Amino acid sequence: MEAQTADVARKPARKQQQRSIVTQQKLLDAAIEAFSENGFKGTSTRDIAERAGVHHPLITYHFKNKEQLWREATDRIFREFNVSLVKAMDEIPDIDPKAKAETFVGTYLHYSRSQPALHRIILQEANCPSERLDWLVEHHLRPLYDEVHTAIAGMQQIGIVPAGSPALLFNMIRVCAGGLVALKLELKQTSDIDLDSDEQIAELADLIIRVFFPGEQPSLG
Amino acid sequence: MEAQTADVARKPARKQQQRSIVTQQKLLDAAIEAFSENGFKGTSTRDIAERAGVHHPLITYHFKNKEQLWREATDRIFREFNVSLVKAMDEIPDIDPKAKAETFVGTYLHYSRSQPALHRIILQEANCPSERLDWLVEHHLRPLYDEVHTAIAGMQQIGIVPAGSPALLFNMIRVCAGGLVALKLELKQTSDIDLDSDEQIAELADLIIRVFFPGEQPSLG
DNA sequence: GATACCACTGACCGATTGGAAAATAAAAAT
DNA sequence: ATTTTTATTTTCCAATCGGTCAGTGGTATC
Repeated sequence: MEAQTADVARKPARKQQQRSIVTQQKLLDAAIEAFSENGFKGTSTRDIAERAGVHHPLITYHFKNKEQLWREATDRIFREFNVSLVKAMDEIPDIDPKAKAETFVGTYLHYSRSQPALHRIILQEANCPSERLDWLVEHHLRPLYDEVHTAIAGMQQIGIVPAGSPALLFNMIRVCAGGLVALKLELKQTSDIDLDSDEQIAELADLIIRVFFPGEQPSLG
Repeated sequence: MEAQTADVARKPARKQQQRSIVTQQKLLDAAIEAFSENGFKGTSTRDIAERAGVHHPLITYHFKNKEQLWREATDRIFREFNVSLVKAMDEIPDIDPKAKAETFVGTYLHYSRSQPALHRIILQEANCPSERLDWLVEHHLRPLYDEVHTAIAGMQQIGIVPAGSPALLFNMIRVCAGGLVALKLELKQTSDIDLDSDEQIAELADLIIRVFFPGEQPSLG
């Protein structure tokens, strides 16, 4: 039993101070950056604290330990992405699946560009089994997959998407968007592609649509 | 000036012992595994030595330092891949570009499956600028890009590959193959895809061809 | 078999790691 | 203004880090 006194005698719980919120935000931002660059093992809590401009024991004060900081930082990215995805998708009528697809790809690309950690964190954790990967799959990846997966299958039936495993197709689309953005430093050096520019992101979005959704939208009438 | 005595008086240089070669191989294999799982910073030389079943000072004995071990391990993967790629491509006549494409994708996929580090190492280093990334680009990534890039442009002209930036298309194909294999642990959990199985690798190969090379081969007569 | 070199072992170094603990400062509640 | 709680700072710890080095054992050459 925890020492949490039940309903009765609940402490008034003094409200969290503003500076504490700021510190937490700075630490979360720094953690996202550091973890996506060097992975969980490769990132030191002192490095995170330094990027945040904060003393390192504040990490254990605000987040208990490195693992928990990772979880909350990762959670923030995926929740934020989900919010912008839902907001964008809600504006497109269900009756127009191709526009839905375009919006999904566009949102994924634009969010990835502003926050490449979205894909990088996954890649960092997918290299070997871990509790972090399990957590990531259960809380964020599987829900997204389950939703988009059926949408793709539906688009195959009306001929917008080529035949084949919808699971494979979804993940191919995903890596063409997020995976390419995650590689943007390399692409700049090998292929003269600058995925920080609006034009080239738009070009990539267009290409993904043309390659993976080549079918014409059936008449809506 | 180094102490290397010029032409004259070159020491007979006793030949390398067999056990030393074995040790180096074990260290290289272990290094590839460890670096691709945890990145350069996240991997300790003691971890590598332990995976290799060897005492850790042998790393500096055989490879000078961690950085050099990374270079030689990475070099081995890419050289090995290049050998199997060239061998496979040489058997296909230049006159049949679609078969060339299929062979390229197939070889990339099969090698990636046996050695997922091929793509994982790139992903580990593409997250922030480093001398290792520069080295990787210059010695292995750019040469491959330069070669395949023009082949894709050629296939676009005869209508096999959809229009669009050949640079983007090449990299999309690359991540659909290597990037998906690098994510195979995640795909098993989210999408019930097992990229260790022959069938699903073949399915992915087929899908990549159908999506990125949808055009028919023009008559050869 | 003696010798010289190669491959390996064990012990050690200063620096960095994740985390705990005590002391201090700042802010809110009374 | 005093008390109480929250937030931060300073200091410290055992464990691990990359790398060095002197010494030991194994192997090929003479």
